[in-house]
Amino acid sequence: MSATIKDIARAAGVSRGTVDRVINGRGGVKPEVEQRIKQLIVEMDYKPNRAGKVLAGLKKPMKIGCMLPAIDNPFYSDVICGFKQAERELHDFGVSLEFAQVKGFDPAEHIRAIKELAEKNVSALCVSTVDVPEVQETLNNFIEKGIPVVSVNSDVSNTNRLCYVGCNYTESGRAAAGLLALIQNEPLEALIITGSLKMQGHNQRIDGFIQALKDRNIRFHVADVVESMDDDGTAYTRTRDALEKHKQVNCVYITAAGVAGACCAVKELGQENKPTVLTFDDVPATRELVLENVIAATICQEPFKQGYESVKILYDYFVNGTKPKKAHYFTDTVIKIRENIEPHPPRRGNFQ
Amino acid sequence: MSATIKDIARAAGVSRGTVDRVINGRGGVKPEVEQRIKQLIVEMDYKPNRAGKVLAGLKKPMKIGCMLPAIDNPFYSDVICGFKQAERELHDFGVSLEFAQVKGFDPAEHIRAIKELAEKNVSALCVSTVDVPEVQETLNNFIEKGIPVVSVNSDVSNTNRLCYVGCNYTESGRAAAGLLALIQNEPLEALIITGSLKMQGHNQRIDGFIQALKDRNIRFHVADVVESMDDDGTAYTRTRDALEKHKQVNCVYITAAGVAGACCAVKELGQENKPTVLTFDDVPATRELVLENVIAATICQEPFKQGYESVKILYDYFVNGTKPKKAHYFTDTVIKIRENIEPHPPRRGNFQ
DNA sequence: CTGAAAGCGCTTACAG
DNA sequence: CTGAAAGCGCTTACAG
Repeated sequence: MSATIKDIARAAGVSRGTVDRVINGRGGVKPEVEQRIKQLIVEMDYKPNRAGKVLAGLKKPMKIGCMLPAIDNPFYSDVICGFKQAERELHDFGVSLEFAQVKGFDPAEHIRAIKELAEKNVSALCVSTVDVPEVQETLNNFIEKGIPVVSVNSDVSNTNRLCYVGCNYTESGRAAAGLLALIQNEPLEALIITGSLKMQGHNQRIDGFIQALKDRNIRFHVADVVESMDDDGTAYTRTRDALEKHKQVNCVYITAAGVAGACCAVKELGQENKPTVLTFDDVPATRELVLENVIAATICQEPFKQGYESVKILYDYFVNGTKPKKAHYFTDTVIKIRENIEPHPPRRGNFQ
Repeated sequence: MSATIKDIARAAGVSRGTVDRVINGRGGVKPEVEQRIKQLIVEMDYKPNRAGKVLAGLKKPMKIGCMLPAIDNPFYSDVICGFKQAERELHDFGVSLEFAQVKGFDPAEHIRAIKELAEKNVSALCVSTVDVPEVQETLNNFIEKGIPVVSVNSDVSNTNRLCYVGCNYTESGRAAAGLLALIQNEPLEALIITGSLKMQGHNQRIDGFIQALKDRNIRFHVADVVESMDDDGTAYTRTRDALEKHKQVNCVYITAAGVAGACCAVKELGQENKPTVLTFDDVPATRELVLENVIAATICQEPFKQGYESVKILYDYFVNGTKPKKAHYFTDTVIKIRENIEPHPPRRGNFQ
């Protein structure tokens, strides 16, 4: 084992308390003494032992607040599993989670939920929210008060959030295009069903898609881009109308929710005109459609890991003061087809 | 926080040492007292705190031995990264790793390496070895002496190993078939290049492949199955000869190593006769060929995670005595194409 | 500005 | 069969 505080204290001829003050910059140490200790820390290659810190830290437990638009949105259930797994693993280290779940993407509602969490004395925040000025301001207020924030699945700009943990939307769009290039013969006539043209992630999935088709020199044409508003009903009617209008469509690219609705319209085309359908994520409805061979493949984003790692990152920051090395922690772009999609409810833990 | 040993001791009117004896079954406690304590443990819902255990455990550090046929085998480099990441994370908890790397799959050599590790007083073993009686016996000897064993990437039968961590070979073969069904028009005329017909994993990849084609009702025919002996030279000549003999081949399925050799023969066919090539894993040579569009997709198995999780599982067993809940911990079957394959050296950490 | 003491939860000799 | 004490490495009041 490496040197401990005790070793440094003995070598410096001071008490452990004094060494602790220097290590943690608590101040109130005579400059000469501080210098001597600092030098010894380097010479003896002192590294604080996490096990010791953890035990001492048990006296002041850590509560992490998680705000998610998870109500009626099955995508988040794996993210929540990830949060809970991290909570289980860190429970003995004094960590607990406090959830605030909302429905939809109304900024005012999100701000209300975030403030509600803050009132419960959380020491850190995990949020999956909308990127608008009011929300940015709210978050920055808490950050200034010393409450670190991690954005999950959807980033928030103009903030000092610790980091973003989530999908690489552009790459996932590129992967969809690459896969389509392998599956569907040229020329491609694509119908794009997006969630909302206001959502940055959805747009990045379209941009990445088109860019990758170009990179592969694929002959393609976008017949139409329609918005589903992440709603199955809207997705159904708009997809049906678009397919009616553009008979030559041979691939349907669905960047967001509304998958079941859009696929319902696709199914009405019958077998002979069946286009290649690509989607994102593997909520139960999507999984079903992959197993039915309606969807050729769905591009996933490790939602479990998004929840799990955000908590771990915040805990590390809290205990060791280590800032994440990157501003963006992208989870992998995972291609799932009939043969490697989980037909069952998602695993609880990483592996458990 | 939950109840602690101190709480139980106070409630039972005994010392903490006595409670500890009961909890850990160290014996030497009067039956009535033991009963009373056991009951209190249940009533007060006592759960041992891992942070406490870890700190106390620092006095007896844990060394884990890792035996791998990693020499000249690039596949293992990510597995080793996983081992090392786990070692870094557990260093402060008293864990260190001891490696024994060998070249190839000679049982005698593997046994020698395993015994060499054992002499260095390891408290647990991670091994990726061959499934033959001599090796099984060697491992069982150590297991009987109380040294837990985890098999990584390749399982060993007839042993009391804690668990297997690695690829689900059948599923990965199925995924290859599913992908092929999406990419290549029927009827499929497949050339299978396998590593060795003696390797269980390779055979499972063939079985899964064929089974999944049948499940999808794909018209297919296997033109030939040839062994590469995991060697590029052999792979090249045998693939070349097979392609020469079976002109109608439109897909080449490579279950193991020898990818560069086999692809060299495929490239000689020229663009117009280009078959769909599917491989496994993403060692640098394979990655290159995916980026060159010679390989359509490569099915990977999270080697990093295999290394990382095996160490974590052994550590958990050592500290908390928790046996893994499953005998097989399968890593995910990961489909990589040009757009989502990492062109750079693999990440160091999970996320770091 | 500094030290001595107590504590986080669990384990380990040691004494009786 | 049981208890009292010391210790793992770090932190936190408190006293001076």
